[in-house]
Amino acid sequence: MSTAVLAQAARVGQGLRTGAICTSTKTMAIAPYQRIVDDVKRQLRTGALQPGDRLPSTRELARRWKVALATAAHALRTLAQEGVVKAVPRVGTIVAGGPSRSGTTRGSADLTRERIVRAAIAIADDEGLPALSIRGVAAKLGLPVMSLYRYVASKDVLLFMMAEVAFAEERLPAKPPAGWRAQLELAARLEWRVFQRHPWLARVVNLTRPQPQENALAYADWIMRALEETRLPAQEAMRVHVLLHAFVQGIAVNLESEADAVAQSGMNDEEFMRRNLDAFLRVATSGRFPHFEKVLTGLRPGFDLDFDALFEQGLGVWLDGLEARLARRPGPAKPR
Amino acid sequence: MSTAVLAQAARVGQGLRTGAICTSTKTMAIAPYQRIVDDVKRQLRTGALQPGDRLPSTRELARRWKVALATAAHALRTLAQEGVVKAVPRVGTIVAGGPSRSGTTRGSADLTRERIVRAAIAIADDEGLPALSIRGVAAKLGLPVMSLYRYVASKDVLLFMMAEVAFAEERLPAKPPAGWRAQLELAARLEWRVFQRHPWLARVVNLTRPQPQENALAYADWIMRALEETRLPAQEAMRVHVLLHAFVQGIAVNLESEADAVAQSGMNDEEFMRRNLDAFLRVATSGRFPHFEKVLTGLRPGFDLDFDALFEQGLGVWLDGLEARLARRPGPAKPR
DNA sequence: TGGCGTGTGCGTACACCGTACGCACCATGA
DNA sequence: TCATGGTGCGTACGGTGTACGCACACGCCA
Repeated sequence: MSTAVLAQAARVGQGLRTGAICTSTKTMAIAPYQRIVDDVKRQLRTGALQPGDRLPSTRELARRWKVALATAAHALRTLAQEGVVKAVPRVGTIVAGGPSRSGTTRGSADLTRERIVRAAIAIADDEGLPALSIRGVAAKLGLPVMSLYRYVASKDVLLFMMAEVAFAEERLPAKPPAGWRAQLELAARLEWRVFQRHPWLARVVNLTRPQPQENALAYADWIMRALEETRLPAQEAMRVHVLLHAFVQGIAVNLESEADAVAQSGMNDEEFMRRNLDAFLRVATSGRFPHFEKVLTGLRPGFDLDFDALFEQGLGVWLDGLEARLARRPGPAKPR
Repeated sequence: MSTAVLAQAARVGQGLRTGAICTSTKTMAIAPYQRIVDDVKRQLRTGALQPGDRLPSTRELARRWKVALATAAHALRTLAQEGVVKAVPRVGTIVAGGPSRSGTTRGSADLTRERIVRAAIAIADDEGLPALSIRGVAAKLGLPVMSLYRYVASKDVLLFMMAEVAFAEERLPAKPPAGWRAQLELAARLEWRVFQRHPWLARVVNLTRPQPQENALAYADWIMRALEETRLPAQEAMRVHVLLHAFVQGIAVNLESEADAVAQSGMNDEEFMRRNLDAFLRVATSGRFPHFEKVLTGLRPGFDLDFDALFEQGLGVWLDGLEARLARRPGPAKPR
């Protein structure tokens, strides 16, 4: 992952809704700092604020919104990180002109941000997503807890950046293989590999509410290019894309629960393993589910549900189906 | 319905770990009351406790485990609810004999339990899973907060029960339609319908480890019966089952995030909608993703991702693939 | 007929979370 | 010089799940 990605995520990812992912805040409509950010953005859209204009000072904002100084500062900092605004120390913050040229400025801030995201990923990787907390990340890095908020704005944003970084670990090749099927396979396997490495990801991503994730878009772009030769209408292509993604995610989600369970209680607890298996087998073999029972006993003793094989098989089956459907279509839809 | 994981159970047998779902307790190995429950069950297995034996009293347990009285009582009550033990007030608790005949006794306790589960489902349905809290359920029912623990043992158990009740709303018909494909379709649609009604389920299901869910087993049994005519080996049948489930769940997870977002901030918040869409479009149409952009503009203006259509299409494609694969197989695998 | 021991019931409190707030700080420019 | 700008972080609030502490009602035996 390049730090450019991080900057991107930081700039653009702030649009996440607080509470959309994290479990807190059942009634809070919107985070205070976010409200201010939104308002400034609206003023930018309506033209009430022009590039070069000076924003209200931190204290002015705090007074106007009846909010703590730090909260107003947080809002301004967030805006600055997104690049829509430029903080000029000891002078004020002014609206950045045009399409935010500041994307390439590398500072120590970005470095710290990267460390934070990496630490968070490490925690999520080997302790599971529920074990990830801002306080924990801070402790791991030896930083004061609240200082993290100077770099990540909120936990949701942190999760967003984690996803972005994780996906950036795998890169689509510059030169795609021949044929739409091979390209779809490649993309799916790539996504799968990422999910394997970071099981928590399956729960963090959501394709539905389109966050502008750089890598997700690159991925989508790849899929669309692959499908071009099939001449599917736009709507159909989009559906194929979503379905493929849903398939990978569907398996990955199961992968996650496995990883979580393993991570959370060292698995060596024999009692823990036995507890449910016993109950499960007792019910399963109660005679009320004869067909399932038969299959269960028909399994080889050392049967292992290999998620990799499962994934490959499912992918193959699905692409077979798609290929058949395309072949049935009128027009030149050359398979493979 | 994590029958995906049921297969795993055959292999290693995971368990529902307390704390696997709830976000608390990052380091707590296992809940105190659960430890006691486990120990008693182990003694039952090893024969140290025989049917008819008297268990240690609440106070004795509390002393021995260095735990509060109420915690020991909680453990005993949990055991009683599971039917492995019978509480005789003012006398003690004795080990129930044999395969727990008490499954059918309906008491006011079960009634309250049902009310709790229903209230919880109602909350999750229209406020989303993150808004579901024990305190909230208690408030909704006008019950003292801690009194809920007399009926549900823990939030994890509550989630488990919610899933069970939700799935029980849809019933597989007694007489299956003709042909394996129609049967698989029927089962998948049934599961899908449940997920639509209760979007939160998609996330709960895979968190709940392979508990012996009655309905999940019925579902698995149905699938296995449907696949019998295909003469797939046990291992393959299991895989098909898991894959089908993963597919439905994969789409359902996306459905959930949509539902959550809608529930959380009344959607009439124009700013909220604009915020993400604007950022998304700005990046998407930046010229770096030409193929995706082309598809995006090729969509009909009012294009909305219809999850129902998506589901049907994906199901069709996948079953097409499976059918083709079965037809290619040696032996009498009559399709349709 | 006490009092001891039983399970019962619920209010309080703890540990943890995300993060808004309060305040001390420092660098500037008028 | 000092008011005014942003900076940095400790504290505290409102939330969570649930263990703990204590009061209670009853059955048995002295």
